[in-house]
Amino acid sequence: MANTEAEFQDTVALSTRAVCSQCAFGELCFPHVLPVAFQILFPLAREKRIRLKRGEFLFHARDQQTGIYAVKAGFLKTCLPMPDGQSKIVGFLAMGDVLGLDGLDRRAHASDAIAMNGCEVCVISLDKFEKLLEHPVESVHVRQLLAREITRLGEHAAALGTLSAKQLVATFLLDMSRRWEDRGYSKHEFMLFMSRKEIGNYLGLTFETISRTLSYFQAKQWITMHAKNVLIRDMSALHSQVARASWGSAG
Amino acid sequence: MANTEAEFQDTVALSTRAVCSQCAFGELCFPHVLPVAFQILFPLAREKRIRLKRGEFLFHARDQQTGIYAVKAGFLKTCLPMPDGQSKIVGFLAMGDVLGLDGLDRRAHASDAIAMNGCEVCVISLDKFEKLLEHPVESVHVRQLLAREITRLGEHAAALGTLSAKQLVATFLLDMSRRWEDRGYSKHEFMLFMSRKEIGNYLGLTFETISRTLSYFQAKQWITMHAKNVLIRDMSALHSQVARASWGSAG
DNA sequence: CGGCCACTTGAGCGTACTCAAAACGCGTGG
DNA sequence: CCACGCGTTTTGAGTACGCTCAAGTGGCCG
Repeated sequence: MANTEAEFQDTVALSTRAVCSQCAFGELCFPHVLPVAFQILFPLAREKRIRLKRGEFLFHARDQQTGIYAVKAGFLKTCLPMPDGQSKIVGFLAMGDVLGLDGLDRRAHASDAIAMNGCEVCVISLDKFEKLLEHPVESVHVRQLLAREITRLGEHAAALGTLSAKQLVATFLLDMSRRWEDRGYSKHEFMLFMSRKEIGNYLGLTFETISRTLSYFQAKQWITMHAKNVLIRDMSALHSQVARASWGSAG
Repeated sequence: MANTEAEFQDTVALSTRAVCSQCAFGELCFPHVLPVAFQILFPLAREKRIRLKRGEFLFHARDQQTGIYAVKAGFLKTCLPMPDGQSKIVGFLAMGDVLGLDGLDRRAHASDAIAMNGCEVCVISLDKFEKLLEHPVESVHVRQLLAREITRLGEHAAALGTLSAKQLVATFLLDMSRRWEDRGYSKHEFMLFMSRKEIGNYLGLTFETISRTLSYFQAKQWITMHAKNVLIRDMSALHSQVARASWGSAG
């Protein structure tokens, strides 16, 4: 079990190769499955990487879009600026996740993308991206990425408007668990790569409520927490916590 | 001012032609701007329409996707089934809006689409749609539609997790206002085509809270309501209601 | 060691929910 | 035409969940 962030980062670094095979960019990074005409493009796409330090912006909302990105290593968050000047987290990104697709509408990003620690991000510039899209296979792939993001955000909105604090936090833990599992890690034992404050912002709750709820789950023996490390002891209890009846029908 | 739903529907019917020019399908319904090779496709797309009665489903969640749709007349809602069996409204659709794009990921719809009154929906079958996407112009158009939906859902999620009841209802009214304005109607005087219960479901509030909040806005002289008809008397007051400071920063 | 930040935990409060009753609109049928 | 029934909306009173404010702990780094 990774007990410190440094140790955890080592683990991540060691498994970078494995991560690539499950990266959402998929064949974008594996030229051999692409039509010959496009094999020229990808070495460039693979070369271009951006390194970010904690707190640095990959892009700002309203920036002109210059490319799309996939997380190679590290963690990022996407934030939407709110009318009151605050900013609201709408997504956490880990290795293999894709960013910047929301900019395809107006050619300008709708959100900020901020590194939560040291990050390495793969870039495909917009002109390369557009050439890429002339090919049906990649075009379908990109549409799937877009559609998946629509589904994810729809479910997130539905959750925020429907579920109680306990349900939201349980959902969040299960979601993190699944994401680690998808990447080949344990679904029972993993690290939350964000602060309580950030979880709260993401779930529409205060960090005190996050803290209290995690303590509650721990008191129930459903999880064990040490700082940011989670051990899920009773997955089904968390699931049944989510499925609890709540208000609001479609009318 | 439209005082009854029947009267309102007449208004809608009369302006169908105007609506088409602002339809999100855009050039899909206007073959003359398309490459010659595709002019064959669109007469078919234009022919195929579906008529729905109030309460009928255009498609169910988990249905295999057979096409994409644009609303020609009438109103629909998209609902996401929740784990507890309830269902949560994630979008209201009026003429010119597009549905079914969330299915492009798994080739199965993620949500239910339900007619809220008599509807007419334009259909493009999936195979025609895919042929269409071989063309760059239409392909870009579809990606823009997808990206716009991502932006919309992100903003909706952010609102649900951040704003108070008054802020949410004010935002909702302004959003409806803008949507009517985009379609060439008055932004000050329009009809809510959904019940208080449905607004509440959409905003993550109870219908009592919706009712109370609308009464509050009316007491403040910001709006006047008669049944489902809204008259906005002080747009800027609603705007400033939204911009009010609220909790939650990105940490 | 001291300062800082993230986190935990407690006590009190406020917003929005719950339950309830009554008014209203609308379609149906006598 | 009015009576009736049903669903929607309004409004009220009480409650509860999650926020606010606050104090205290623990870990990390200079």
